Amino acid sequence: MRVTIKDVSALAGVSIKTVSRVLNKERYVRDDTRIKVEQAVAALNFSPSLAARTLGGGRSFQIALIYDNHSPYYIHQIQEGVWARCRKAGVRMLAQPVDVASEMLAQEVGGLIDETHVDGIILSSPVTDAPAVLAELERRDIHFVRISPGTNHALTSSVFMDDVLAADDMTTHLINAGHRRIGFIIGHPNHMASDQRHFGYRKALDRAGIDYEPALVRPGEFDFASGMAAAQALIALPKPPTAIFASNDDMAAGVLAYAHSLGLDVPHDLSVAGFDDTQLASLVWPPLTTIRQPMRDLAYTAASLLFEGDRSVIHRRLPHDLVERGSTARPRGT
Amino acid sequence: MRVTIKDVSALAGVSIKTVSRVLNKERYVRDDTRIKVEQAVAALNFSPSLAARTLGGGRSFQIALIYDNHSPYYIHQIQEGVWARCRKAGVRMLAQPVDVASEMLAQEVGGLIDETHVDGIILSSPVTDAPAVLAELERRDIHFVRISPGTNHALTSSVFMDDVLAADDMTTHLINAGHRRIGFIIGHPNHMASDQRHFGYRKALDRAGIDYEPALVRPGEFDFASGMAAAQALIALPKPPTAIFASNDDMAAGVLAYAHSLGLDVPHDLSVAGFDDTQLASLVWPPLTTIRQPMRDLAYTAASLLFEGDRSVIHRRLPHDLVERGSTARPRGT
DNA sequence: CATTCTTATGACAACGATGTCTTACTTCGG
DNA sequence: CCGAAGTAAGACATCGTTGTCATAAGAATG
Repeated sequence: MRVTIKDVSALAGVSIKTVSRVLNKERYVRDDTRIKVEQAVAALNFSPSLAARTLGGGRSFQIALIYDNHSPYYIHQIQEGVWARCRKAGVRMLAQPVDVASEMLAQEVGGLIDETHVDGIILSSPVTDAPAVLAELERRDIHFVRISPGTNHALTSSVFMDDVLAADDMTTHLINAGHRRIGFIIGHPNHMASDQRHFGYRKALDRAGIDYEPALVRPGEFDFASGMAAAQALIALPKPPTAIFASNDDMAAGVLAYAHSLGLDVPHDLSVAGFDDTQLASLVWPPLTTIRQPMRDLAYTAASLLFEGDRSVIHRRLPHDLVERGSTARPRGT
Repeated sequence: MRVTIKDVSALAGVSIKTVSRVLNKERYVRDDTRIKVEQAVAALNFSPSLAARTLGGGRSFQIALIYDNHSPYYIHQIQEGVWARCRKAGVRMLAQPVDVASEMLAQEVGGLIDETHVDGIILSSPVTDAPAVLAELERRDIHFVRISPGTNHALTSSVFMDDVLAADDMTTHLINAGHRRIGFIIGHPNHMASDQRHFGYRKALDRAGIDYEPALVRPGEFDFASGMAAAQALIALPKPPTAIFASNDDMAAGVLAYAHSLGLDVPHDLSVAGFDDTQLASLVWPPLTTIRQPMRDLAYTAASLLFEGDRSVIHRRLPHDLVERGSTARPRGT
């Protein structure tokens, strides 16, 4: 009982091939013919079968978004950005969670491509840096774009922000506010961004002529608990920092929680800065001063590159913002 | 240069139909033939084209998850649950965000079905209660399951938790801790759950013989800002409550923030309870006492109903938990 | 005015699987 | 030992589109 292109062609009084031409906006269709067909399509409420288009033609009108990221907010933003662009292009988005640690990863991605014939792929960090996946995609010569990759920028298109500069900006912001002892919590070692943010912190200190003090830098894992633990270690120092810059918001929330538990007044006793501007940044007290990472825009842009792309390699850097909220201030006694 | 069923059949020395039989685990294939085919499939790393299977056979091996929910965490959990079950069944999941307020909603869903031939659909709240969508799905006689619907439970399968009972449990928990003046913040009027939680609150008061006091009940919209505003109004009361039960975690975080801004000690000056047990509940200080809503399980179960279902109407209620954390305690002076 | 080019359209094969039908070989009951 | 039933496998049509090629009418060229 499905409405097919045949029904449309019968109603419009033309061949199915002509209907196909109208559907695909091909040349060589007279205006009055086109209108007849369009009316028939509307009258029957016809939607062409993707399966048939895929099989017959060369395109599937689908792309895949592949990710393995445990931050729901991050994924949500990325999905939304890609979806918005797909919708505009009349293309379906296949959201595909994977496990970067899996042995079968490349095979899974290969299977996905074979099964679905997707026209292109968007890789979100950290899948962007899985060598097996990159190799598989290149072997198949499929068009793909990476969002915030950590490695070899040269080979394929990508969109990203400048993590080094952003961390530098935040650190400089704290220095300008009068802080001299600034604690830093490094991110998860699996993420390339962790290194870059760490480096940005260091660069800013260096420029301001402040010595890099290893005791003020603690490892973390991008989660609440590790932020809390790092805060505990930093505050227990003989000369504790007046500000702590956590390299993501979850860890900053951990710092905040630990400070609260000691009865410290944030931001006056201790300034706290985060990174990412996730939802969370506005849902804690005081709201976090943080770096707004343009995740939705990155995703939207990535999809654009996929659609517009003449398959040339393009790298697009998107700007970040420093969002000043209530968690940072001048240190006491200045 | 795609590997097709033909290549497999050639390598295995059988007809394509026999390969198809093996792929679909049909009867009437000798064991040695089956093994030959399986080896050929493995050797060629063959994945059958979904498009061709869809077109030829009756099934598409795809289901759609349709949602419009602005809580990233909620969606994330739902997606993960559905995806886990799909993976087990060898079926792809199409995650489809929509706008419940759109005029075109039913048409969009219809188009999705026509285009993709999905075998079934999972509706997540609040799309579960869009009459136009339900009508469209019933017209097409497509199998679907609803997650946490608010309305007419009778017609189609659904999975849900008992919001009334959960809110009752939390309220009772506060009463048992010694609270007599308990503020309540209602959820977004669009969500059926809001009403139910409100009713549960009321039921618990009633059972305990505590008068329902309208001044202690404030409207909210399930977001941080409305929670903060409601807290302000409640605390400004001549006789403020000793506990506030917000009907979701975001609003509870708003209450917490407002309490902090006044320098109140939570939980000793004020107990705060949330609902949902989102990530946030563990990322604020003090961590929230809240109701754990089994979102992932609900989603997993919904997908199970879709796959196992003989299309009979099944309603499955999943249990909730009351998670006690640091944000609630006995009121001062008791 | 004949010839070529462009435009507009249709007939038909092709895509890669599954469904249906047919055929041949086994097994089994009497 | 025969006929019926069950098992195993292949031939071929089919799903709903798009790609290729053929064809015809009108426009442009010399």
